[in-house]
Amino acid sequence: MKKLPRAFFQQPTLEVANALIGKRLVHQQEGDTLVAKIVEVEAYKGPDDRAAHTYGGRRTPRNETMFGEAGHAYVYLIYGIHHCINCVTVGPEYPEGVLLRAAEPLEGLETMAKKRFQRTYNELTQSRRRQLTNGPGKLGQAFGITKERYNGHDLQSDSLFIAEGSKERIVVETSPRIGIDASGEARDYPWRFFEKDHPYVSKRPKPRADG
DNA sequence: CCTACGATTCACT
DNA sequence: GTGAATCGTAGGG
Repeated sequence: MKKLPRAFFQQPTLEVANALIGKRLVHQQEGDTLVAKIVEVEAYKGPDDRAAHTYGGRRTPRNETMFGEAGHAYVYLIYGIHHCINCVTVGPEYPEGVLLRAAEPLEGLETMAKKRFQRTYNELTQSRRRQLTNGPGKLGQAFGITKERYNGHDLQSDSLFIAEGSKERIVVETSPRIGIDASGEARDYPWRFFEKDHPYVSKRPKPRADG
């Protein structure tokens, strides 16, 4: 499993987001290895992106990681419940990143099933298997990623990193991002990237009247 | 100190 | 499709 070098994350955020589709998210702890193929992400670009936590250069204890070196994990808690995983991009003082929104489980299915549903993988219905990791909060829960443990974590480490995928050809589509309707024109930016027709993609773009 | 709310998910209709 | 859950964060007094 070839770990992506820091230089990968130091490219422009939209390029990193597009290139992350098909890569592998890897989490290793206590002798257990979890691997999933990334199938959906969203790019968040610093000061000019109203939908970003770092809009206007806003710098707080929560988003401090975004202002650091590329190739680190920015993990935050949303709705008091869900932990969302981002990869910091570009470089120091350019607070941009890519939110990992959905992935296809490849290895460690039993652990994921246990963390999500307290069941064995075999006990899960087809629907529940898809719900293991088809959303940012679900992915965080299935992988056991918490902000307490992984916010600011270097993705060059052995416990949590991104690895190359297979050589398969992947068709990447884009759409506006999910859940940011109140962000002015930024809501229309096509900064969500996902694999075409992949069953683990979270949802279709929200249709709008003027669309 | 106090209040409002979110890069979501789930149960329910 | 609708609404509740749930609490850390951010921002204002």
